[in-house]
Amino acid sequence: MIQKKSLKDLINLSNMDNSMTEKQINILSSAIELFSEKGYEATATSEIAKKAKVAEGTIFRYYKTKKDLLFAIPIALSKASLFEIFLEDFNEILNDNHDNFEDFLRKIVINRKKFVSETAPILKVIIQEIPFHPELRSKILNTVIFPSVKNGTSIIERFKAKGQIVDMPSTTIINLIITSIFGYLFIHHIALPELPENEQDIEYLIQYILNGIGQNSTLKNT
Amino acid sequence: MIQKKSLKDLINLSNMDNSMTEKQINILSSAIELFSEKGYEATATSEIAKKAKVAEGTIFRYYKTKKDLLFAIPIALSKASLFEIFLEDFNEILNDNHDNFEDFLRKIVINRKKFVSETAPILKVIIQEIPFHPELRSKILNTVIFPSVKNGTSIIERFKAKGQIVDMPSTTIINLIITSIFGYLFIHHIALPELPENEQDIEYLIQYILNGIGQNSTLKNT
Amino acid sequence: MIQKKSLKDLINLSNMDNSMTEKQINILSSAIELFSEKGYEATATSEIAKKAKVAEGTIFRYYKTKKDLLFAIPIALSKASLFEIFLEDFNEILNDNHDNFEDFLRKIVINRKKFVSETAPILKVIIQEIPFHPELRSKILNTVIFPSVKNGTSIIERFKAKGQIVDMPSTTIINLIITSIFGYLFIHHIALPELPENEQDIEYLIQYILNGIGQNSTLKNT
Amino acid sequence: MIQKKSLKDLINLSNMDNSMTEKQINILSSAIELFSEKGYEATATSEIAKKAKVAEGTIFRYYKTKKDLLFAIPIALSKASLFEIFLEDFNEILNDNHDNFEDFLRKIVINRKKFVSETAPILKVIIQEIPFHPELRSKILNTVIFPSVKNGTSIIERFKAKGQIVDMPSTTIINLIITSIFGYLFIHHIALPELPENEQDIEYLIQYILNGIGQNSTLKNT
DNA sequence: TATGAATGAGGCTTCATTCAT
DNA sequence: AATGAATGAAGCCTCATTCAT
Repeated sequence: MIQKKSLKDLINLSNMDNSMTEKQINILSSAIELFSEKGYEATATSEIAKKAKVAEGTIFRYYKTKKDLLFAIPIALSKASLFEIFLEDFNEILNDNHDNFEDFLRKIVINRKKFVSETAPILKVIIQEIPFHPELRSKILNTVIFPSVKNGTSIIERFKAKGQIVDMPSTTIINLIITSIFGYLFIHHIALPELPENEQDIEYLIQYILNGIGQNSTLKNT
Repeated sequence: MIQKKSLKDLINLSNMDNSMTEKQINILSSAIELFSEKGYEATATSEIAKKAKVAEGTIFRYYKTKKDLLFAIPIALSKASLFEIFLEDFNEILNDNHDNFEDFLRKIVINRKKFVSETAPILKVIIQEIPFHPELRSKILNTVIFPSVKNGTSIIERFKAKGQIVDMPSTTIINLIITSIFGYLFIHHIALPELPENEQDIEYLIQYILNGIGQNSTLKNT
Repeated sequence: MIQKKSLKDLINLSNMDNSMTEKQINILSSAIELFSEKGYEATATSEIAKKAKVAEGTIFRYYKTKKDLLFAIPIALSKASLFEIFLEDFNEILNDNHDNFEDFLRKIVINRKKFVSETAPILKVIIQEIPFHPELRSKILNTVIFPSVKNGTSIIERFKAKGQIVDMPSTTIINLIITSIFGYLFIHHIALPELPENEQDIEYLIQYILNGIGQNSTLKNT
Repeated sequence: MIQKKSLKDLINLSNMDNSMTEKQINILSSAIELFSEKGYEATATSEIAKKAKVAEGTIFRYYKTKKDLLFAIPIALSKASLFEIFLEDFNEILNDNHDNFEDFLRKIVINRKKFVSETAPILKVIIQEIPFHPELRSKILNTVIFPSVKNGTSIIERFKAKGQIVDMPSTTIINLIITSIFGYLFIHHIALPELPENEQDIEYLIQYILNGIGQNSTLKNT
């Protein structure tokens, strides 16, 4: 309910070129909301139409099939949130020549937290549907996951060179960090949003990761 | 394909009282396979019947509705694998009065890895459908998650008392550990089973967790 | 209306192996009637269901798609009428070693007249839809037209050898005869069934064809 | 493809009063082409609009409904081709006080052949749709068929009086001739245009008809 | 005059579920 | 107990037609 407005706002971010009419934005955001609540298959196009306050046929003017409507969701996400919310700050973080890994990590966690909490319904739909749509999977892998991992790896190497990070393969480190961050965010913002979140929890997460791969960890002695 | 047989075997574990006929086991295991491949909503009962080599009507003799068939999956899991595979060893692990947290952790990780890889299709279905079926969610939470967390907490406290674990709230620690372990297993065994898994990866995971919460971590200095 | 019964009877002829249930026969004959009245595209499957007194879904148990239902029509025709009504007598006619072309022609015309008048609605559907379904066209050409022409040609050659038929290419003769017979029948039984048909008309048709290709025609002098 | 231009030209013939804009001509000729390829019901107005390069709404400015667009086709035909191509020459033929039935027949056949081959797509649409639109049927019957038959009858009577034609009812004769000519043309130009047409075929057709009803036929002896 | 976005009725088809055998 | 034919509600999608611009 509260998301309704912010979801439309988010989608509007992907509409810099004004290629989407307001009706289309209503359709897309209604679809996201319903898909994330009931699942893609369990949502009828007639429900989407009703929620978006358009005729059912109108949906199909903009999206040839229901599946196309689903596929439009990650596209909007990547056009909007990813490059706006995410990459904007992210590049800043990345370009900042941090001396300190802890500072860097803290910024990343905060940034991801903001990203996940803002795009929760969109992410939920994508995560739900990825296993059943190979096209979707490969698109996400190629446009989001692989580039991010690659980016992350180069940053990790930099800190490794500075002796601030333990000597594990960079990909392994990335996987561990990503798992920790997203595992945490997934549980709190997507899977069990009703779970109470303590202010300090995020700080503990950072400490945990820092210890886990920081150079002053016991691993250095191994 | 390989799972096909072990899936039926697994389900048979939940059939200690022989309350299920072979037909019923076929139905349930066929359903699990198809649900995990195509999703619950996208699977037709007629497909399940065909795969199980029974008539469509027969399904409804055992399970009043399609939803009941879905709900039978976690029940079978909890009757079978959970208390057999999982708790069996788990209790052993738990009752073993380990002096060393690292040994304990390693056993847990190995045990969970075995569990996840053996029950992958079942877990996949449950994870997929949990968000859309509150009844399912609360059942899983109450019978699986909360007891496990509670169990885990008491163990954690023991090691804390021994001074082997960092001073964070026990629930936080449990969450971090669970997230790390399941995040790792989820990625390798459920989400992206095609991803190559290095022998050493599991060892790195253990190290990472150990460092993350071990008492010789920097946190002690904070 | 009168055809309703005879149409079902006709289709039953194609059901020697009892492979069709009564429901299926109702569906097929209802489809033929409606298709011939309103055209294939203009007939809704719901109308067919209503006329056949079955649920709409039942149609699709027997015929996977509406198009399959259309294609079942010539198949039933060829199984039933063609090989029963038509070929039965036709082979008799053909095997009778007629000395007289006129006798032969008269029998053919009578036989075809019976065939066309009995299968009028079926033929109407086929004629209507042939231009829009290449699969249908090639099937009809290969199973009905070409064999018939070939058969006819050999008979024509026999009468030519006996000097009873004018010296034109046999295929041309066949085409002219077929055109005359079917043109006549098409007009009277399919296109304009309301047109009054005189008893003598059929006799005139026979005379016309006889004169047209008979050896005592003027062409012998050319 | 080749017809595309000549179709527009043909329709333009019906536009002596310039009552149709170029857009309208495009719409009508696009409709004819598509109707003849896919059938009336299977053609969407949106396709017509696309082919005619106008907006969907524009079609309905000129033709209130899709059916009106269909009915405009025979009207255009009768305004244009029929009275131009057909009747123009036809009246000439008719007014020529032929002494010889054979000459007359040959002219008719040639004239009809030209007519049919030039207006093939238009005729195809009309023939296809006549059975399903009573309004269309009665219009065609009254404006084309009955006048033609009547015309033909009077000519036939003239040749009968001259003793050049066999003694059958004139209507019967007309039907036989029309059937032969149109049966031939229908097969070669509409139903199976891919069928090879021999130069001599048309000559055989003429001979066939001549023999069929000519006074030197055997019927005189009957 | 022309456009094309929007409509909503209706078409084909699928599918969970029932029930007579 | 088991079957599978039958059902009919509901889903996705198309399309002729309208109407504001």
